[in-house]
Amino acid sequence: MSDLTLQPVNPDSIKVACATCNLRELCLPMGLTKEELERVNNVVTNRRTVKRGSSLFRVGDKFFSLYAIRTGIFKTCVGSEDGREQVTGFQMAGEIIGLDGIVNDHHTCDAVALEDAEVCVMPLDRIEELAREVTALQRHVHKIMSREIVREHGVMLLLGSMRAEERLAAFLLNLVQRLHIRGFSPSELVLRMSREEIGSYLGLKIETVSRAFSKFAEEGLIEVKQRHVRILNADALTRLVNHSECR
Amino acid sequence: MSDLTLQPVNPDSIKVACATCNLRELCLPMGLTKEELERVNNVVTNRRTVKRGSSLFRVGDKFFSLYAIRTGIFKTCVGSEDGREQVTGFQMAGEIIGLDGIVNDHHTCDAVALEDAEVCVMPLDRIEELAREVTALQRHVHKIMSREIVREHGVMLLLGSMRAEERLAAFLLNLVQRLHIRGFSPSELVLRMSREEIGSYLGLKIETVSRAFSKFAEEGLIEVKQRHVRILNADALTRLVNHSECR
DNA sequence: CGCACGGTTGACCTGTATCAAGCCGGGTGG
DNA sequence: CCACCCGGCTTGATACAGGTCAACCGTGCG
Repeated sequence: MSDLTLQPVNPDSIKVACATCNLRELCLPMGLTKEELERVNNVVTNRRTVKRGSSLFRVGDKFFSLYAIRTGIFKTCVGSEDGREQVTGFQMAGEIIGLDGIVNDHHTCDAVALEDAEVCVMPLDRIEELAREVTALQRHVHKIMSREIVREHGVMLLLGSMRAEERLAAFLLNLVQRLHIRGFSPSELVLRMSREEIGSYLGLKIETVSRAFSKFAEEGLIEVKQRHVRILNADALTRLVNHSECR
Repeated sequence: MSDLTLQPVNPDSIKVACATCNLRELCLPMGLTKEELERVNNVVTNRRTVKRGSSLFRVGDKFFSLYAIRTGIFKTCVGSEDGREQVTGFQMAGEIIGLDGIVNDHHTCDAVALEDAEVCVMPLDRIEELAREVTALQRHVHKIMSREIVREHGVMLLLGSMRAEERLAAFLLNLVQRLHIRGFSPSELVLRMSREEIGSYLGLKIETVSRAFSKFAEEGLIEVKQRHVRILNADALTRLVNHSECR
């Protein structure tokens, strides 16, 4: 079954085992039977590594698979005719990318690794095949897509109604929270993306991002040393986001 | 409060027939066999009417169903702790809403009818049941969700990188194009939403929206009479969007 | 060492928000 | 039927957040 592996490498190193993957609670539905888990393993045909700075897929690429991130962080970005570019998200271990490609059989955004990364390749055909038989997987796929839609609603709220500092605060809190879930510090993080990429994501220019960082540092909310950030006063940041003022 | 009443009207008038619905090419996958089409009919349990100004569902409502819009236009909007509100989209005939509810079994946005509307109620359980057997439907559901993700990417690009007039131009062109597909004029439209709602969607204040309308009218790109808009120079609007200038 | 690149900071400019006044069309009540 | 009002919209004057331009800094690398 999983001998359809496309990679000509040592099979053992490739041999996938979702069942024993420590990310499975992020990737997989819960409450699968042993037998189901066994079958779900076969959704992943192979793994693929992506070097820092190179793309997992690009706008226009033919779509085949979804990808579960094992290690590394990606950015996804769309562009318009003119050179404008918008980072639409930063994805990390356990998250699924490639959903954009399903509608038109071609990808509509670029996925670029911000550090050396490894992904599990899951051809949509296989996912669908299995989803027809394992209803928990079927629902899970729907949830993953729904989650992405809801996430994007949040970004729209951010872009449409928050001011620069609120955006950065929301961004930092979101990042650190997601990292925390993955076992990293709840208050410390290393940004894998440049200020420019942060700016693109937040709809701000690089100088504005930089100033917001400096302001937070000045006010003792965070400590910044290049891309290393320590959150000193998460409450204040949270207040900044929700409470913003009383409009 | 969304009432779950199964409209107590003549059953025949309710009896759904996707097979003969003139929106089926928007809602349904193509190339279904007669038998499959017959079964797909059963995805819709009933129809529901929604009066102008009232909600199909609200944030926090328990999630059961997706809805295919038969007539009318909806807006969906999310809010944050503080009163901020963001319109995340305007949906019209043939489009599917409710996808946001899947991930947490509760809706995360409000869907409000901007004019008297009618929707087909499609419980997710039924959809999934049938999708397990009709693979074209399965793929179709995935495409619908993927399309929504891609659409939102476009909105993020708009909110993150366009200036006021570009946003409005993009908005108008998008609306008129979608209406055109549905058999309306390719150059004339009646806005069902207020300037305020447009502003919320585009991340602009009402005054800015109004000024942009006036400017376009002054320049002869459009003709505006209250909510009635006629597009006089679509090319110029398109240029405004893509070409914006040579940054 | 020196260069390059990403980031910071300052000075200034501009697009959009804000505040305020007024307009228009539609509905209501005298 | 008109006077009035009301909500949605427009328009003008002004304020300000964030963009732009430019100089500079610091770190890492050839």
